[in-house]
Amino acid sequence: MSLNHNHQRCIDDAMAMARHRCSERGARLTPIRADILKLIWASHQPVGAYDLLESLSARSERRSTPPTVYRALDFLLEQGLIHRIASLNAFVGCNDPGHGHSGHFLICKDCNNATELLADGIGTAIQSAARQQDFTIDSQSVEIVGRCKHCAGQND
Amino acid sequence: MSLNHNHQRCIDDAMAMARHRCSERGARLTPIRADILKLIWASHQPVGAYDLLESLSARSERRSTPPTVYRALDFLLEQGLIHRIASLNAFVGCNDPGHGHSGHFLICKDCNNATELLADGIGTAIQSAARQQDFTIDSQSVEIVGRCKHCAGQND
DNA sequence: GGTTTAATGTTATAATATTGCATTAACCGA
DNA sequence: TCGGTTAATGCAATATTATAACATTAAACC
Repeated sequence: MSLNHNHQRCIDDAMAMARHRCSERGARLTPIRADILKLIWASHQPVGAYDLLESLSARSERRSTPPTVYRALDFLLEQGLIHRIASLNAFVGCNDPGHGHSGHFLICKDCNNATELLADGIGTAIQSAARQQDFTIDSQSVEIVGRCKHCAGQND
Repeated sequence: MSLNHNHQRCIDDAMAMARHRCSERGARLTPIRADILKLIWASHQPVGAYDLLESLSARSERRSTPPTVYRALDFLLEQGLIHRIASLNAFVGCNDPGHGHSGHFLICKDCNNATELLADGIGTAIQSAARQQDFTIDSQSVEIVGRCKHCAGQND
């Protein structure tokens, strides 16, 4: 990422959306939770829980512990504000909480950016395949690993 | 699973396929690797590495250690004989090594069976979405969690 | 204000996975 | 078939990710 996009805008938008969504649902975006969300949105690269733990400990004088982070993560997942990338054991902000909340990602193995796919085609294909087997979907995760446009451009 | 399917046949087929594929590729399906593969094929439910470790230790007198299991798993993954289900930290046999090796699964949260989807629609949709963003795919993982036909029939 | 519930702090530990190095087994050319 | 080379396994330690259990503090609400 970093090219032709103002990332502060991403962060601001995400935080505004999060505040709105939480107030709407009567959920409390406490300081810790907001901190974790901000740290996740610091980039478009999925971040591990223990990295968040380090950053969180760095920004407040008090040393945080794993449960603090995991509880905040659980909350953010419940509210649909972040996604967990299972193949990386890492977390990334959700661009569009609410919108079906699909969780389909392109993950670049070079720059590590995880781009959420908002195209409907994949979800539709999955639903139709599942229906053919009378399978009722709870959640779907699609994690596509490869190389993004930008990194493919680099010589390697 | 277990209903209307002879599972011994699954195991035998899988082992035969594995032997064939390995000899074809000049890879060695050693006793440990074959044992692990057999243990994975003992059911259609993804199995964790430490469960495999237990079973392996049980069947030979000698107590095995994690690297033994993980090395065998790495080998089997490389040969395309098994899949890793990231959302479960578990491993399951591949029905059709060779065939694009997609790794698309329906995972029933009740019976835990993981059924590989061999329909092409999903892969095609993913490829087209990736192409639109000039993303080059290395590997794709699709993990759909929900309830299978059989378990939906049960009252719960 | 006092009660209830939600959130956080704290310690310990579980579950999953890897590193590094020693040893043994298989392969392969002479 | 011997000896050298590579691949596979044994083994001990440790890294990484995640959770359990219980105490304490803060917020919400009447």
